[in-house]
Amino acid sequence: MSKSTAALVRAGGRAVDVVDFEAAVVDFFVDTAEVIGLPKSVAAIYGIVFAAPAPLSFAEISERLHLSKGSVSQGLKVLREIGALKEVSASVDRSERFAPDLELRALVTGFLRAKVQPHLKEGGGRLQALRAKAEKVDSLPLEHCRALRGRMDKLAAWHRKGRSVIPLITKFFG
Amino acid sequence: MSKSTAALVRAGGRAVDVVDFEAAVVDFFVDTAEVIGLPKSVAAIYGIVFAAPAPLSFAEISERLHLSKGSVSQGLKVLREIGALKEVSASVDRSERFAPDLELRALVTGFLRAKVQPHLKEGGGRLQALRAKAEKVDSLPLEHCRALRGRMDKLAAWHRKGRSVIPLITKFFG
DNA sequence: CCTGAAGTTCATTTAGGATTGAACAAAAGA
DNA sequence: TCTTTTGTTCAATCCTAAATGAACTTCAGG
Repeated sequence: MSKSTAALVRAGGRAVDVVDFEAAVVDFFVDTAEVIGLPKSVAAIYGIVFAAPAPLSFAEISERLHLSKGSVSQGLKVLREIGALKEVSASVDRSERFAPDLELRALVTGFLRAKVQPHLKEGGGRLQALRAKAEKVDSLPLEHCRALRGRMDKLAAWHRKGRSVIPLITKFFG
Repeated sequence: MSKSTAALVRAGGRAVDVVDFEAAVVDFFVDTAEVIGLPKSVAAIYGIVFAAPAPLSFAEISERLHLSKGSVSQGLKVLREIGALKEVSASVDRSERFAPDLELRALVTGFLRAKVQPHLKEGGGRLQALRAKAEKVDSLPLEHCRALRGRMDKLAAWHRKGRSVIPLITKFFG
């Protein structure tokens, strides 16, 4: 299956220069994903698909990354939720194939929608509860009680501001 | 040390309503910090300081959170780097006291500067290396080689875009 | 110059999220 | 219907980043 070249090849018939490149791309995405708090395996899957000029099958992803079926299955699920991968149905066999979505806008909005929005939304309710607790505090000097209420106001303002920045970012990457 | 109230108190003489409020605030910050990838203890420290109407000492933070001196020391270091806390020198004794910075702008820019910028900066170099590897790949059909180079261009464009959004965000929160 | 309080450092331990793998489901085809 | 291939689920395991705590540094007061 290997080309008529002197280069050493790995299982699957890929040349070392290609494997080397893939590894570097995967590393890059893994390190980047760490910043935004995505699991290594998820980043690695996106990386290996990004580094492939043609769509990859489930089995190819698992082999190239030495990752269990379980990890690949869960990782693909996350990436589909974010919208980072497109499924392309291979006419070759009956397994699905995966290609990276290359639109930064889609990646950013998908990530925000799946991983940030829920927290912001839930945070609204928690903030209400927090404010209620603050109102109940009466065993402190009046001045201090007022200070606490003031902090709750701050928190609410931060939350509003946080919510309003999302569409701005989306627009910027559009 | 406790007030003339029927409320149960905890070590340190704080009333249950206050302790309850503090716990809720700390929880809120801990959960929020998870999203942006800050350690629990760091978020908890900011939370307990935020929930206190007056600046807290190192010892008070450690006691109220049941956190070791080591954790408090490291946590305060991170929060100082980000600029999330101001040190106010207490005239009372010789220990420093800590108050929260309540400017959202300062928190956001501090976080970006300390935790995001370094990655973006370092990423620039890695991208160069990645591109070099892509150039070396020649054991694939020409069409595929070209596809890989195209992806590296995409990556570089993403990186530029990512860099340029930082000042925008800073400005928005200003 | 001691002494002790306040805080830092860093090797070790630990908690909890990431990964595994075996059991299970779905669906094609023989 | 039975088998095979493809992928999912989830309890158990593993691993790493967070937390600990003992040794160390610093500095104020006596």
